[in-house]
Amino acid sequence: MTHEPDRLSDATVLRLPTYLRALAELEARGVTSVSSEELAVRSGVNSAKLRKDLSHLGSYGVRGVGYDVRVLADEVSKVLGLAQVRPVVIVGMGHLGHALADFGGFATKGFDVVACFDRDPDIVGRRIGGLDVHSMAELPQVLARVAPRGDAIAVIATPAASAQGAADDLVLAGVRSVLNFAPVHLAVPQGTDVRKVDLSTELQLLAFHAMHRDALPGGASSAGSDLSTSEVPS
Amino acid sequence: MTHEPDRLSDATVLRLPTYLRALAELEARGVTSVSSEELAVRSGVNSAKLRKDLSHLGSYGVRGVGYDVRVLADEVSKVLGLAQVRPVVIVGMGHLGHALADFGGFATKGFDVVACFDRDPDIVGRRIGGLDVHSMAELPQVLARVAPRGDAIAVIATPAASAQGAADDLVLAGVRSVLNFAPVHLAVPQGTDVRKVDLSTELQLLAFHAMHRDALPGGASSAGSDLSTSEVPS
DNA sequence: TAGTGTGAACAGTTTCACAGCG
DNA sequence: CGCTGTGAAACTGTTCACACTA
Repeated sequence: MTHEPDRLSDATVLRLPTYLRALAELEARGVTSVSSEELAVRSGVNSAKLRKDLSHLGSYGVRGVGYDVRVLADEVSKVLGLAQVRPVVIVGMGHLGHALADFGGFATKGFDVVACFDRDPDIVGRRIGGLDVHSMAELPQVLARVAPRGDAIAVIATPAASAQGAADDLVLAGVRSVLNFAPVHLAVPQGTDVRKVDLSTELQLLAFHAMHRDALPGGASSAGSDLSTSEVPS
Repeated sequence: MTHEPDRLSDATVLRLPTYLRALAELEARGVTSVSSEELAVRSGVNSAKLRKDLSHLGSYGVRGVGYDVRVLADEVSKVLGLAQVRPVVIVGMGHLGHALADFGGFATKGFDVVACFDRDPDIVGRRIGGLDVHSMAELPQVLARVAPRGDAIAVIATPAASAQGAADDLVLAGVRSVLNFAPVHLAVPQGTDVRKVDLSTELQLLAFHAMHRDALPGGASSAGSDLSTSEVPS
């Protein structure tokens, strides 16, 4: 159908989820067409970059008009591999794990939390977010049942001290995609993909930027991720 | 004392917190000296990059020996602006806000959670993580009291629909550093620094990498953030 | 001699500016 | 005419390889 895109750059892939969210908002509001300029503002990037990113997926825009919201959203979803729902398991049912299990936002985004685990016997057996909490010993069996295709994504929400052990167990059980909320660098075998989300790191980056903003009043601030000036009209 | 460093690149600053954590671990273990190679492995980067990053801070290593752990940790902390403790306020006391308020890990890292807020009258007045939950109306007064120097960092942990409103209130109250957990792009005035942490985005990136790993069995995986092969000896 | 610090080559990313199309 | 798609230029970041020094 559409020409197979040449491999997408890391930088481009990193921005696709942001575009997808902006598109979903527009679609929910009944907007059917959008220009690169408007979509760029809503996504917090400049329009040339957005156009170049999208051009790597193929030619989905109409010159002089813009992009069809529905068509583009579908295409980005497809490229990101969201065509079918992926199972997610959570390890570590403290406050954070609890928050993640209860959060309904995944379902709409192509993910489904299908199991959760904890090491603490006091927590094992409870019901959280509609799921039974399993012991770590049950991990291989439960995983084989809820994600028989071996495509589960694991979220590590344990304390720092338990995270490497949890990662080892997960890898042993065949998991190859891990989202790590514990503030440690995980060592995993090649072929396993780890992404890290770390609160302290984010705060430290904000502190750094704040310091330089105050020290150098002349310059505008420059954020690591998001920065925007204009209010978005409803 | 040390020559004032030329401006650090964004990419370098982004890695400093990671180095700092690795250094803190080593220091806690009583290690006093470390080579660029070992510190690099523990941080998940290659040693040339690490040396170049550190060289931008000044010359803190000893040729033929390595870096003094204590000295380097202090220097990195200083550069990141962690010399004095920064106040943090949390807006949105759902499960996530609750988790953040209870998490003690900040204190050791130069941050102190000093107040929390929620819009819901059922939650206002409760005590969470040793703090009273305030209403949003109290934001300006409370902020002036707990962060009189105007250097507070705000964490937004509200649902997506309330996040922009919360951001507006915070900006009005003088906050200029925001960590946003809500899955929306916030519009803020220039001079305000927003960093975004988004679960769905992270899962989508993992899904993308997983799809390409399975489709192209030849290549090694390449993660957006972390990837490592070797176990770190204790 | 072991390991830092760094210029120089390389790779990747962003921005510019405009041709070309609906 | 307006807006996409895209080469080419500018910039930023990474890797290499080795001079240099404690």
